[in-house]
Amino acid sequence: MANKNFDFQSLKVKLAERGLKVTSQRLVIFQCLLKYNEHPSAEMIFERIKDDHPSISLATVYKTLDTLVEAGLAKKIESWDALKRFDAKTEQHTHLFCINTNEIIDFEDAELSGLLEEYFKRKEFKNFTVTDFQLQINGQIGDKSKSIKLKQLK
Amino acid sequence: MANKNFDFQSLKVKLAERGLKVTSQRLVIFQCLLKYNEHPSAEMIFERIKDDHPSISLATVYKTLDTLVEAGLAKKIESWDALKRFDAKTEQHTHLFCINTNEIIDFEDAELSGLLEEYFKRKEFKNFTVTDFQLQINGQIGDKSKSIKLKQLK
DNA sequence: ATTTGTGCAAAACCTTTGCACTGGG
DNA sequence: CCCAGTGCAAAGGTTTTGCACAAAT
Repeated sequence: MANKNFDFQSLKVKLAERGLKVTSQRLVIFQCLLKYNEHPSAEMIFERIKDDHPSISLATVYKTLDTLVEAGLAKKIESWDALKRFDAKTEQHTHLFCINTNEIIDFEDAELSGLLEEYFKRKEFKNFTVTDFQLQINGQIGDKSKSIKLKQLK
Repeated sequence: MANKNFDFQSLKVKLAERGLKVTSQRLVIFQCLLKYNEHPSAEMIFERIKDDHPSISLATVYKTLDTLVEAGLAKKIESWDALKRFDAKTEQHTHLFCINTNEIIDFEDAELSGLLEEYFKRKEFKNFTVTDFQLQINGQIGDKSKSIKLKQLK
């Protein structure tokens, strides 16, 4: 298991390639992210590593994860945004999410619904019972020319 | 517009049907949720109503929205959970989300990818430029018999 | 009258930030 | 050496909670 592409040696290389300083904290955090691919939060990683590395602080975990994301070595699993948002429409439907304005727009398309329904009807998941699903389509309202990317809220 | 199924009268009925007391706060908040279907956060609703109803507190908005969700009159647009979570796998893929354990599991299926890719290639969105999308499949690990629904975290 | 809902303020929670210190290049 | 990275503690922002008061059935 040592050489499964996330031994320290190859991680060092990856960090260095991106011009990032190689620190023991980054190696530990990066390896933890790769090794248990449980899609952890910063907190979860902190819990995992703190026994073996009691000196690493939670703030460093946060900072390091952001650094890895910036370097393209990890990805944030984006939810709509931090706020929990509500919908009075209780039936299953797809949402368009505008990355500029944070608007959420209902989207219904018989073809898409049909496609997915049919897929889920046919598909067997081993050891997983599906209750529902959500499809979020990200993009921007309007056309490609106005590509300013604000990160506003509210 | 007064009678578009979210006038106070029909909202009163809906609340009463669920055994909820009809209060002016609930009517205002519920109507706001329906009227501007912008998929708001609690904060957004509060902003919208506070000028006309300065006495309604933010805490009430939170509580009322939760009440509506419990009663099945609204839905939380669930993100994975409140925490921002990370993934070392940077390519597009689908996630299975276990509603019992909050685990996130990678899911790849050539058929599904093909289906969606083909759909997006073919589909024209009017006034919306798609950058990417995410499919989250909710359910529980294991089978239907162990249907305990914890809301744990960490 | 009783029970449920509301408003306030405080607490809890998660995440970010400022700054002095440390350590890698 | 120098600058980027780290740790601490404090601040920031969002959501939840406890409790006394108000309102609905």
